[in-house]
Amino acid sequence: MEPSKVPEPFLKPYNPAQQEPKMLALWEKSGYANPDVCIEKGITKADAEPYSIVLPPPNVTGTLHMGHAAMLAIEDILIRYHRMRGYKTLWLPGTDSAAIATQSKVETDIYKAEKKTRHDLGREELMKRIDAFVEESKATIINQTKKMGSSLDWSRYAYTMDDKRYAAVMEAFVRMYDAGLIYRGDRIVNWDPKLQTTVSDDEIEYVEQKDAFYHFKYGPFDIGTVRPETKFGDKYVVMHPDDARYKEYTHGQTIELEWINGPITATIIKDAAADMAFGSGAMTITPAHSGIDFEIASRHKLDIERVIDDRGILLDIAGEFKGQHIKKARPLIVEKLRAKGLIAKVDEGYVHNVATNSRGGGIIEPQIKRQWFIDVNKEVKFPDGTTSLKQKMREAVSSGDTKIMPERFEKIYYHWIDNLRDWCISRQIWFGHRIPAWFKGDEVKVSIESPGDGWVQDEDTLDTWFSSGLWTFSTLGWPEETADLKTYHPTTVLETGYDILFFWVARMILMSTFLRGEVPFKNVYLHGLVRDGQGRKMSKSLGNIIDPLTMIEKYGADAARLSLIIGASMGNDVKLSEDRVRGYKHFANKLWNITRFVLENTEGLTLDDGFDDRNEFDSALREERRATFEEVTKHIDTFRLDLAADKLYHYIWDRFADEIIEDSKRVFKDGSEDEKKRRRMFLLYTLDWILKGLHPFMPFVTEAIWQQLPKKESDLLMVAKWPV
RNA sequence: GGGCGGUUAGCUCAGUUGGUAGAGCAAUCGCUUUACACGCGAAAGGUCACAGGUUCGAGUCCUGUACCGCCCACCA
Repeated sequence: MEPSKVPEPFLKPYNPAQQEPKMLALWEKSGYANPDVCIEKGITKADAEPYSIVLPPPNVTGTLHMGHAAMLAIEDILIRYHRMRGYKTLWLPGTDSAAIATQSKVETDIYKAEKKTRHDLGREELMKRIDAFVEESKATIINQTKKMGSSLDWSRYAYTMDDKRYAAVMEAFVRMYDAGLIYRGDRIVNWDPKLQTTVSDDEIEYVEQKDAFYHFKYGPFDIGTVRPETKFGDKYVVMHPDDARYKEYTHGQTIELEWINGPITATIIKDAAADMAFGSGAMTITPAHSGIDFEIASRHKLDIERVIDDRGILLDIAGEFKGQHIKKARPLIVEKLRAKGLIAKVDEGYVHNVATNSRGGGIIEPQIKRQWFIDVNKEVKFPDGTTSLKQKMREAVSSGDTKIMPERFEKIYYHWIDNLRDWCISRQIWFGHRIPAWFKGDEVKVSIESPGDGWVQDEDTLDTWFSSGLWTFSTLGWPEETADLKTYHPTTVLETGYDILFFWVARMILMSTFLRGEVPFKNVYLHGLVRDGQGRKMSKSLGNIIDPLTMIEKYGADAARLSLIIGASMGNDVKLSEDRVRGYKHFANKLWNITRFVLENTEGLTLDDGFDDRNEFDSALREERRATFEEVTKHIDTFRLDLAADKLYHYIWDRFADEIIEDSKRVFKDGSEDEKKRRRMFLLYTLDWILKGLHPFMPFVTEAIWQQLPKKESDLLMVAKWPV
């Protein structure tokens, strides 16, 4: 007896764990993720329109979480779809060194194991340890990324700290310095006493905190503060010029008064920065440890004296409190002021914001430091005219060259730019791109190579976002004018979470507009954060983390992907529960069984078996199918992947399986021979369409089915033609 | 203090130029129907946050209110 033509695997439920590794191997072997291979094999036309996405590089030291999974799913859908549509499609992978995060992780590990600090080890040894750690953990994230089915071109893989990217960073720094966009200056910066480094404004996270609010008697004035420990050097009292309460005081007038450590001479300063509505309207200033105070002091050329050192220890100016840590000193200082009768009032439980370093650091202490900055307001020569970085960043979006989706984020972007101040790019950590600046006495030179004997390189490294800002073009070979750069830049889409709009998206626009004279990407697609079923952030402490790898093992990568796509509208957070993932596993199995039915009923037939689409019996069915797929196509083209996937899901399950297949059973039983034949062809054709249409969303199960088909247009579904 | 988003079935969410409410999951009832129990069929479930307004007609547009969430901001 002739064996059944239905391939054996279909006799059992779909088993993703068994099929997925095989499909991965097939894809990898084909090399089709590399557009050059597709051109070589005649799959893509050499002059086809390019479509490119550069993968937001995950941190080398991390593991894959649902946020990555969502990102990979969305980008892979866009990539696979465009590849099938014949675009010259490139999805470029990479990993990020994540300077501060990585170094502090390694330092913590070393301290735990050996009770040694980085200073015990020295720069060279620490770097060796970090490199070893990075090498080891890099493989993890890369491996996990592959498991999602991501059709990335690994032949173009880049790492932020590899030689090419390092060279690009150096080149960028020197060019920006030569253009006058990078300068070195003494300014108030955000100092993290715990990590012993500066951090940028964007890395600050304000945490609400309750503290006592003290009203001190400062001569005749009532001045308020939550930080008595900064007040030692306060010798200026500032009030608004229009404040009627202080009419009798004149700018520059001096007053003798009793202060923490004895009598001092205070000077009256009239400045509009003082808020008449707040407290008494009078305030003293601590220019060395407050941004606004520093500005006031600079405006009036006042003395600036440090009170607190880099580790939070009080300096000489604190007199008897010298050498104490600010945290311990505060109550003692309050006690002394109380004893001297200088406390007017104490408001307990005053709620205010405290600046912390969001990268796992400590409470920020503003300090005046000599650092490297990018000037965002300076007018310089761009490839296309003279303007400022700020202006350029604004124009990139307002001109429409870069489109941000969802659109509401454009407003947020503009608002951020309007408030943007010079970007402090130097860090006092060791792991990162070393600043190409050289010192000899008071002389400073900026160059990639050492200027010669006696020149010592700057110890500092660059903010990790400096190198990330170059990512769209450093990965394509810049500063060399490579073929890739010409073909794929500006990239088509930058897809990432809305939480790094400022950190990264804005910085890429900054770098690309200056260094390339073009935007880094034409579209920015922002996805939401993945939260748990109740909308909470996933975190270890809540124990509500859904691990993508566990989901892949239990339900398959296709199900994991779909659960992150359907019901996830652009820019909105996704609430994910395991039930949803399970639901889509069932869908994969449904597809599997649909195939079984179709194959069982179309034995011996193939698509080119003398029937073309127009010969099919029921034109209404064909029209419906065409309309459905056109709609799916339109949704993908407008980045509504959720609607596209939803549309396919319901067409396949509710319409095709539940109605058309059911009706076909009647046809096959009672219909005429002609009717049967036409229905068979319709089923076969529709299966073909479904597999192609669903492939970007569920690449594994569709490819696994494709591989079992008796005759097909291409060896891999991955490079089959999109049906409409 | 500014700005943004959300409020639709028990839960999570769709609803694309305004035309008598939809899906998934859960819950109910019935099905070993020869593709699939990871299934099929049936039934149930909502004053679309609230109050006004525009309109023949509003979940959909306008105004305001409430609550939830997020982002930004140098109020000492």
